[in-house]
Amino acid sequence: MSPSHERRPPVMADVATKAGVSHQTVSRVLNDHPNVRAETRARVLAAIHELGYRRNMVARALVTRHTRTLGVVSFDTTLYGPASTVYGIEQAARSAGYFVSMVSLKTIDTAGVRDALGYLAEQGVDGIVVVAPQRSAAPALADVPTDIPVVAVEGGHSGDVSVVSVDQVHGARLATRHLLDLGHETVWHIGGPPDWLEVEGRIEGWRDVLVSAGRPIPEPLPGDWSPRSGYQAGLRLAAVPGVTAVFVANDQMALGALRAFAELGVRVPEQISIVGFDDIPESEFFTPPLTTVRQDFGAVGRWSIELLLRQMEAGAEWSHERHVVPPRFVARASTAPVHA
Amino acid sequence: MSPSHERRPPVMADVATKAGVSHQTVSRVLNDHPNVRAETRARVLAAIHELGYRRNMVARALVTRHTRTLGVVSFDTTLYGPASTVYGIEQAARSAGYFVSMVSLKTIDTAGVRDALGYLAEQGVDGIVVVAPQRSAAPALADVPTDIPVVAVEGGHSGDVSVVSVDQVHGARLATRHLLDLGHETVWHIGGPPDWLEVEGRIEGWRDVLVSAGRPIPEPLPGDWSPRSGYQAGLRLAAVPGVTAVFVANDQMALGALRAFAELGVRVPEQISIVGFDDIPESEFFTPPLTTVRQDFGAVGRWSIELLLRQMEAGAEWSHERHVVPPRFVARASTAPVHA
DNA sequence: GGAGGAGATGTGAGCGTTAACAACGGGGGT
DNA sequence: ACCCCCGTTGTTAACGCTCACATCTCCTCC
Repeated sequence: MSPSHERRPPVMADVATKAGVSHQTVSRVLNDHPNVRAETRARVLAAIHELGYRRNMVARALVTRHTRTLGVVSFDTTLYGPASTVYGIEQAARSAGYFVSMVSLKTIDTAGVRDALGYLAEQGVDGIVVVAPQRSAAPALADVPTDIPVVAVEGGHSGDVSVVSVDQVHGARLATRHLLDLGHETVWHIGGPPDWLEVEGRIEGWRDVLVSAGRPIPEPLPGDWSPRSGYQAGLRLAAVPGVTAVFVANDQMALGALRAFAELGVRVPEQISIVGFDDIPESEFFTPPLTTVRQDFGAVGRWSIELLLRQMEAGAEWSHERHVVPPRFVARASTAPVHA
Repeated sequence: MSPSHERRPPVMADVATKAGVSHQTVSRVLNDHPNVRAETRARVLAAIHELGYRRNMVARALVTRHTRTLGVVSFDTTLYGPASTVYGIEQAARSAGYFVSMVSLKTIDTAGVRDALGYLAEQGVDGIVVVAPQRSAAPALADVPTDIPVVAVEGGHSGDVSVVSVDQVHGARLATRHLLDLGHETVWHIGGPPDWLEVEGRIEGWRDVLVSAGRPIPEPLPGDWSPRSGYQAGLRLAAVPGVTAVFVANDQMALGALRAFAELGVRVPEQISIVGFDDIPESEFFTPPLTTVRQDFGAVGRWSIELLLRQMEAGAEWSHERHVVPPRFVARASTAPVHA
């Protein structure tokens, strides 16, 4: 079956021979150089087509010193947020003419991020986006190879890199204020995993509003983003007397809480109002439809590429930039004026 | 700011000089060649560390003719299924020592897939996984460059490539039979977008069971995977007299249907039983918790890499293989014996 | 004690492309 | 008529690595 004379794919020299020109002329045609006679160009193109020639980007990258590939380091791309962000990144990168090389970490630790960055650097990527919203990712960003541009998504204020993020504090304020405006005495909170930077922002915004309204500040309940953890928190909350409003750090946990309340016969929003965060596509169809705060993950992805490209263009004289994507409050049916 | 003497990153020759050996010895150390004296190895390693040297994989790829990078072509990685599959692929690829280069198409058409394959081929990927469950992706797979191994996920029986898929027909049978066993006279169906191969399989399995039980076969309702389309289908279904059981082609649409029924005061599962498909993490916490059919997307991803690697190893004398991942029925609270 | 062999290291070529420069011809300005 | 310049094409040398082969040393075995 396999012939011993192992057919090599055609190279530039083959095209050149066939078209009766030098390989350099072929290169010029491929790179849209202006100084090629139309007739010559046509002849080269014909030869390329006939031979089924494909340019070897590896050889090209060796001499040009750039691969037109961007690296993306991300955490658990099964989650809606990271998945959407990465999707936005990929689309934006490709429409700017770049490829995307992915590394998905299952756990985020400094070493893991550092390794990923190292691998990508070895691969010769022209830039890197790190979607690593955990605090533990930050140290790895500090000692990234300085010669390669990096943008962090939700990366905290880690000094030395550009950052794109959603205004978590503002989003949490929106949610909390909405609940207060509805007449609730205070708002409980189900939080996300403590290591996540977003989690802090949401707690901060929530607390802010409560503090400046002079309301009691209940202890936040722990969660891990999963519906199950929201369910458990919901069970606990239902046992606490006087709870009428809950701000949950993401929609999936809100779903879990909704489930817990349904099981216990607590009516939402009549007895308890709930606000989520993220606005996943399912939220609108929860029972009841979930009032939440939308994060535009697509915009986050696009902006991270925007910043990265700018940085790549600017080269050395680049000062790190920060872009904040505003969240948007989405009112639906899981919140209502306090009954009492 | 930018010095004219533009510092180049160190290369192998620099390491060699520093360690007092030849560049070839450095190469041997880097590639774990056995024939290097321990003392020499240590010296080289020290030089590497001191210089902060990183191997240039591009140059390496040029001569070895492989990049240790795998290409993945996928459709809308925002959806849970594709996202999980791609995640599984990435994990498996990386643990086998490969990088993953992603191309996410927003619409699947033959030209788009063909382009993506072309780009990846130019990039020099060692193999490609195509996660393109639409029928329109198949033609592009036919004329893929023959010198590069390809595995398709849910790729139909497109002759010339290896395929990994979930047994959709079997899954649909499980769902439908469950409903029949519960005493329902027949089972309605809300389908997915017609171009998807999985959709056919689910319809086939559903119809099979109905036919062999001699039951009436209602016209399937159209859907597009989104909760909204499930909601609309649910609204229509509620208006049809005598509907007691519905098999929905995915969990998100099932959520929409659940919402529609809730709004209309139709009680699930008392009046209507619903079975979904996929078992997304949220399903367990729907109201009521959704009976569904689990697809192990992670396994699909792992198997696609497994097949791809085998194929890469075998080289020319490779006969295309097929792996089917079994689905699993998950009973929860959205189904019940027919009341009447 | 010399041949043979195995282990350790060095040398030169080449992977397929682009960059820098050279060469060549023909038109326009003086 | 001469020179210069521009548009077009070719020639040669990198890019940073691995592969094939040459070399050298030291050990073993008869």
